[in-house]
Amino acid sequence: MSETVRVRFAPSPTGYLHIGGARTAIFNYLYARHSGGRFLLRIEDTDRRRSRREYEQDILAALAWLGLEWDEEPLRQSARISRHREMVDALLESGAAFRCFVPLEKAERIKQAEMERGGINAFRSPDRELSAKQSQARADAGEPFAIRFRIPTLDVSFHDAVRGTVSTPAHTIDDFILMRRDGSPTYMTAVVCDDSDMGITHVIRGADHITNTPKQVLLYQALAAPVPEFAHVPLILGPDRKRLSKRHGAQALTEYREQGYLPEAVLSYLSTLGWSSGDDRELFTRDQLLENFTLAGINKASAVFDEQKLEWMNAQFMSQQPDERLQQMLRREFARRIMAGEIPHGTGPMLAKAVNVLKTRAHFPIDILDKGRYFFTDPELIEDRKAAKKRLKDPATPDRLEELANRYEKLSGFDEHSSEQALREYADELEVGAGKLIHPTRLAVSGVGSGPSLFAMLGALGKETVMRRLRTLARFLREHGTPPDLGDEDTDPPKLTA
RNA sequence: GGCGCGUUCGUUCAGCGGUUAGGACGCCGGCCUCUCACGCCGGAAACACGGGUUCGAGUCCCGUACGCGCUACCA
Repeated sequence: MSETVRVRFAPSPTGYLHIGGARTAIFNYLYARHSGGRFLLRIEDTDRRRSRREYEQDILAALAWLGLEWDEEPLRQSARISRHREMVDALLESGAAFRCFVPLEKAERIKQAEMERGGINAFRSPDRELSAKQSQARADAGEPFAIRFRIPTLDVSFHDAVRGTVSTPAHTIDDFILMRRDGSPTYMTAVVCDDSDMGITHVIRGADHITNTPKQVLLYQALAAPVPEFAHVPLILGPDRKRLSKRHGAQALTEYREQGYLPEAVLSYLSTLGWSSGDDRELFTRDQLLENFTLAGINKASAVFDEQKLEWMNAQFMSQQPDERLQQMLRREFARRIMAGEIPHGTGPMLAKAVNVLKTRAHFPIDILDKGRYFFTDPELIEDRKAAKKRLKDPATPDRLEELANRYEKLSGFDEHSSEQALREYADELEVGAGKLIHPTRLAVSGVGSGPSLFAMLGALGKETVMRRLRTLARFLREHGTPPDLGDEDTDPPKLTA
């Protein structure tokens, strides 16, 4: 009871941080913070051929983006090789491990043969019974060897916080390698040594490690070190029910960030993939997660990643965000578009209005810029042929748009309210439904048939802009007819301002 | 092949011996409405199969099937 929880996330920098790794990191983080413990990082960079600094940066950046703050300086596994060797030497000394002089090819042949005759028994090195003296002599003579663990005859079992007791018959476990022929420690050696030295109390990792665990438990026991608690979290599968791999599309966390996913949404979604608070909630803030997370809430079965649901969740979080936050997120892309000439200079103040009006109908921040181009620049053409055909067919439309512009011009104060009032009054005078004016006005002002409340748009756009666009469309309709002839599907429609 | 783990709507998460098997995403229909979203209301949709145990089983046990993982001198 006295010891505080210490958990670790141990990525190997041989690729970007993916959904699966991120989820494992999240569970570790949540468990640590929930129980007032520490969340540590260990970079497993001992595969020197495949490890890259660039991936390491990506992983750290992704964790930071999710807000998974780690405690203490991350431990680099490659810096601990001499410690790993020490551990293996101690094991050799105690007899828990032995030198195996069997050449690689021969060991493979033995295993192959065993597999062919049914594969009931695991690999047992013929050298496991060599006397210490013989073993030492051959080593001294310069004969190459690997160091293997001597699997005892007792079966192994361990407790898993997710699955309960997991047992494995000892005869199915290989005399696995602790130290390669070239003197480098293997994964099995490194994890146990590091977890033990780091004082890790709970090992929370992917279910693909379940079958490694008995070997590690045996190592802890041989070392007379305390065995940590294990929790193997279900794997995340792709839509094809195969384990999520780097192959299928945008799996890297940083790519989700680029696409405009909010870290809050990703955190919430990933937390509820394979874990549940026990009730029906599924939108969680970080604080709610920290409060509710328990290992007991983790599921056993693997889960399929559903991007559609993530997207929905993103939209949920989007509409809850303060406008300033969204503006902030958009700033860079907004500046880029201005530089690229896609958005006119001086339209910065419109961004706030676009965000405010559009955020509840956007799934991603970028949608606000894409769907809301008309906030910043006059529509150049009517892209929406269907809407044009349906809403601009009345021959009276050009005159009405013109007249509406004139009425707006006379308004002393122009805002959401007064623009609506004036339009409805005019519609009443004409004895037509307000829709007869609303739809053409929407097309005039935005160039598209769908969007936010018209009057919210008018208010945001301001009198001058609205009048200009109304008159532009009126002129265009007089020139191109009602409904306007917009040409073929595959050619661009004519410009509004010729 | 061997060993391990798993199996509730298409997906996800509830259910922890007695429920009309619930919520969410997606899908379909309706309401709201100036359109599109949002929101609200409603609908279709699941306990892999077979044996037990029990008065009673989605819930406990065993088997089968299927899926996934591991089976490296990778991590």
